[in-house]
Amino acid sequence: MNDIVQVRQVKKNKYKYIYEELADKMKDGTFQPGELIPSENELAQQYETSRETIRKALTLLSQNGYIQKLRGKGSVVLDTNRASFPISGLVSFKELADQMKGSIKTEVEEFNLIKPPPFLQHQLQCSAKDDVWKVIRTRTFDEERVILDKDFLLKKYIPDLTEEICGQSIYAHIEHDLGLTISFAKKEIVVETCTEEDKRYLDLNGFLHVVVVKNYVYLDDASLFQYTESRHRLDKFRFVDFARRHMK
Amino acid sequence: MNDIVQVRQVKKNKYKYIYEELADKMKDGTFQPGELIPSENELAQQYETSRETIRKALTLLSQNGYIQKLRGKGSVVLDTNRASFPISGLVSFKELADQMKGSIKTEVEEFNLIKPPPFLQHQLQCSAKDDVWKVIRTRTFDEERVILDKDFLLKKYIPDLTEEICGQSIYAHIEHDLGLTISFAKKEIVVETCTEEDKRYLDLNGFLHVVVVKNYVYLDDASLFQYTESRHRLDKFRFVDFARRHMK
DNA sequence: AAGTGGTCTAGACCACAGT
DNA sequence: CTGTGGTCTAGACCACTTT
Repeated sequence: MNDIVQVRQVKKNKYKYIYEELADKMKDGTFQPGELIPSENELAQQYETSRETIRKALTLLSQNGYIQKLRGKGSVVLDTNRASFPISGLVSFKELADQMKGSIKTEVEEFNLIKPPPFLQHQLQCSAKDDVWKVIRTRTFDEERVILDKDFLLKKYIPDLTEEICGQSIYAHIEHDLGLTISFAKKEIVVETCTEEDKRYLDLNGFLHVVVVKNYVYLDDASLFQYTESRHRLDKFRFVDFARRHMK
Repeated sequence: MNDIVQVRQVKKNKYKYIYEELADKMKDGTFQPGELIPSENELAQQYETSRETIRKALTLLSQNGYIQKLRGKGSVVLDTNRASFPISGLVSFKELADQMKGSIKTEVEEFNLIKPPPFLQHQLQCSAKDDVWKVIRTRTFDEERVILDKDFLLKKYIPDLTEEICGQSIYAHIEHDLGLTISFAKKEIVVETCTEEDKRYLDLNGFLHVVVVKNYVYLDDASLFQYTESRHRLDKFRFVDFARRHMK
């Protein structure tokens, strides 16, 4: 059964398959930083496909920081010190934690179904009558609670949520169990003075401020379904990004 | 003469021209958030071009947060509160400042040609013999110096730099005067304890930490030519981003 | 001159929405 | 069923780099 899915994956989305195969070769060192990968024409022959399809794969690699295309020369593998640049775009805490070595624990501190107060109606663009899941979790690194995650999810999109799911990964539930697709997010990073809640739930070590990452998350039909605040102790915050200059 | 350039621009890079025309229509309200823009086939007819070319333009719009494509339905205009989401990707201070209302002043505090100490050789991946421009500037909002920018640029790429250029925009000089193209950057955001330098140059108002944005900037031949640290007073820092979930 | 990536075309078939 | 976006093809011409 799985084989059929595999075959389907290969037949459909040829360019994604090629993208992943080439990305793997950069990650495992088959292609070294500074080297040129085979030309588009060569790749088109190797994969028995058209050049435009190869170009779609290479464009993706370029957008994700794997290669730089050099006109007249070829495509050079970038030195993406992948260890320190795991992130680009959306990343949930669980995905992030999977790539870190220190042991990380997640604790669900609060789990309720609420009616949104005005500020939340604004954040989630919903009405006072919508039901909203409110989830508060702490993230513990090295025995210290350094991140406070406050999630607000619209029940109309996520009907069934349990405390147990929140202890694992909410995103996995949404994408695997519900079959929804998270498509894009608007992110804002600011620094705020600690609240009483921060002091109650975090081991602040005397810090008076937290870095707050506010995330507005959208499904692939462009509906806003989640607002998240991730509150980090100053000294444990780090954000990395690969950014290509698009058009001006 | 300008007309010829214009015509060339239209003839070449048709998809960029279409991208910009459509983006303008969303910015000026011709297309309203929630509306569907004309279908790909319609646009192909309107612009007398092929559908693939239209799709390149729409893909760009999608990547930059202007639209969401809905299979079977069309492309819907996103509510990108553009005022608060001017940024995605690389932005120099000048570009940012242009979009802000408060009066902003730039002061060049230091301007030297130096031999890079070891830590800088590492950051810029250069040797002890390379010449490096060191530029320190403060940014003043509302009579307070709240940002300290430390720029290090390799002289081999930027041979001529003056204090006056630094007072304006270094990027403008690079792209317009030198004809180089800035292509991508790796960005890291962390919080650090204030240094003596921070205290000397900034009006810290008692804050003990600064938000530090470290930027590694590359030209379009993939050469690293600049390392920048932008040090922000906590309460004046803000970073916004639009992020699309690429493939997993 | 030959090879590279960048752009563009005119078609084709598919999966999916709404009718 | 029609119209939508998603994928793919086989070719073409261009600008650029290298030999």
